[in-house]
Amino acid sequence: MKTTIKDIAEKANVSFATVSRALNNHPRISSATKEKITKIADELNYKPNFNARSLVKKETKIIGLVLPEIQGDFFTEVIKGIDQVAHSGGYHVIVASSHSERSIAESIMSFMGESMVDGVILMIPAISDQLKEIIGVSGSTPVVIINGNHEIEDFDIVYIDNFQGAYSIIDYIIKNYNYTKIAHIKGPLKNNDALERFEGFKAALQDNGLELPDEWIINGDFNIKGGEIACSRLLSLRNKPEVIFAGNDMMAAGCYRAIKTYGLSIPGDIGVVGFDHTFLSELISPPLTTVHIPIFEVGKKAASLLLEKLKNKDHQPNQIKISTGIILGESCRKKLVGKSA
Amino acid sequence: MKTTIKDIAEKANVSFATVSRALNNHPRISSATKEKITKIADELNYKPNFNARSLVKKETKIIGLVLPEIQGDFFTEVIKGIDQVAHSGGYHVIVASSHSERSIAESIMSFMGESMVDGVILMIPAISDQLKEIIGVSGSTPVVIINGNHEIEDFDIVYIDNFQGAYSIIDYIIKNYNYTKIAHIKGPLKNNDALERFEGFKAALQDNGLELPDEWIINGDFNIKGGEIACSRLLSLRNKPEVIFAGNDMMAAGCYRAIKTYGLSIPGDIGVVGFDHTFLSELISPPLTTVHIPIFEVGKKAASLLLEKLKNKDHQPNQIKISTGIILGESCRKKLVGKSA
DNA sequence: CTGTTAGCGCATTCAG
DNA sequence: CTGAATGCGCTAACAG
Repeated sequence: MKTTIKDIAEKANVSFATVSRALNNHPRISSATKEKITKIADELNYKPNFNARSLVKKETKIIGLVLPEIQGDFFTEVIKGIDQVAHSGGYHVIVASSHSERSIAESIMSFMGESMVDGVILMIPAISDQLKEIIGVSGSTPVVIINGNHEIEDFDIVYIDNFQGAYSIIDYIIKNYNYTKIAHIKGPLKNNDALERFEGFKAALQDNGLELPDEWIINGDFNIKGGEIACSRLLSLRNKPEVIFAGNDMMAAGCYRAIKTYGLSIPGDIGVVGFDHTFLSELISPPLTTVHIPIFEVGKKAASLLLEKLKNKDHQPNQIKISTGIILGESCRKKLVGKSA
Repeated sequence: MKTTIKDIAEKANVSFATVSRALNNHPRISSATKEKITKIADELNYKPNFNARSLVKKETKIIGLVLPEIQGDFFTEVIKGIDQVAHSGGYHVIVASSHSERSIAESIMSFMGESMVDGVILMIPAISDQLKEIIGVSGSTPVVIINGNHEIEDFDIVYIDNFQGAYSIIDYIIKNYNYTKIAHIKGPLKNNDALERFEGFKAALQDNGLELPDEWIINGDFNIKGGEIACSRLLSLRNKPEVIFAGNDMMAAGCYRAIKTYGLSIPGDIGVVGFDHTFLSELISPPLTTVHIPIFEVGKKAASLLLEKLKNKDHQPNQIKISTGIILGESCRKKLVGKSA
């Protein structure tokens, strides 16, 4: 039998309300009785019942984390960041990876509807109208979104600066390596992060006065296999690009495979650029030139933002930008002007 | 304002007890009123309050997952497996990655003490006496452990057959590739999985009548840097091994780096064997010869076991073995007998 | 400063 | 089959 405040009230010859006060640092309580009660509570190894407290206080000290589908080391870092901040704020994290049997919408509604969580962090590739509606219900649970699209107002969003990341690295390789023929393998069609990267890529080309034939834009899926297939198509073109900008590291790894299959070398025959700076990018050979995302930071920022909302009910929607950086691997190299690869 | 059973009771002109019955498929209820109530509940978009229900039923439908520290793609797979089974059993998963500010013991005690979870899945490198004590408290929350050590009775454990995995792959490369000089980079000292792998390794050498000089056994830490350093030491030996068996894939990747630094080639100059068959192992070049672990399966099995315990209170402690497999990459190759590498 | 009372939302006795 | 009453463990008024 677990000990309750009644048990310890009895043993201390006080009412159980007094016990509650003593244990919650209530201002109006004598330090003498408080000490006595604390001592007895300790002896009896008392732990407050989480559910009872939640029921009356109408807050669970739990935040829900909804993931599109967990895979790769990307998400672990996010979870880690969220968990760290949540813990230091006295919150627990409950995860729901949506899969075939459970949609994102279902996860959210379950979390919020049953009052199981105080807030929700939503990590999703795209924000559908349905989702907007669910989240937007006034007076409902606070939600923070981690997504590439920051143009949606009225929502708290932590977003990676995909545009700048793509622009910077492409601009860099153009100016420093003299590349002029750059192809791109896009991410999933409806993925906002993927879209932003594509936009940044195009802007960099345009600002540098470079052409972009349609055949150098291939659809991908953020997976390794998709990258491999897309790369093969690029390699079989008559007008081959000099370097391939893959929408993420995973697809860049797919490029490595395809290029190897074709008996070509990186960066000698063709360059490769990735995005994410995952663990993987440093392990493949040659090390990948890619865009760094402080993933751990993303998780921390999202959790911080949510905790802030929880504390400050009437807080204004906030958009937090996460900046990226350039990682110079060895998958690109200077091209001598006037010579073609 | 969220709708409660009282709201719908009022609207249906019944007592709220009847509503409770109708919504919980109670046997003694007329299908007419049941239908009426269900309909109204639907209209009012009623969702039962999680905390209230938990409080009275004394079960939260939450299982706690304690992780040593989340990193790499290994854990994501486990979480995924656990979450899938948990979800289909109507449970939620709350994660706690222990870090500097929070010990494993603290996580467990918090989960169990506050009656926040119905059961706990513990993924830990080693089982300390302190942990045994905490878990062992009779009548306490059911716990399932994921760990390399299965020799601890009285506990429910899901364990990877590390011994067999190591034995099999070492035996294989000896018999098929004629290797005779095999070194090992161990995992963390107190890690049970690491220990079992070492044992399997030694047994395979012994059964094949091979020697194992002390200098071929190096301590590692399961991280890439540790693998790199350990490998460097092996490569600087006068009596070099022909192949290095790294305690896990991460350290094997470290070996790749060191070997490259030394200007040697894999498997031409030296072979490498890993353990885990992580995503990474297929992406590095050459693909790693390693031991496959069905990680997703581990998560699923652990969750299934826990749910079973939850259903069957007087269920006998169970040890579930997860078998491993051999993945033949290209990091080892046949050595011609009579010639040294 | 402390005791008494009420009630969070729900499941579950006990009557009828 | 249904209604009324009780309590899960705790916090928060309200008195004293």
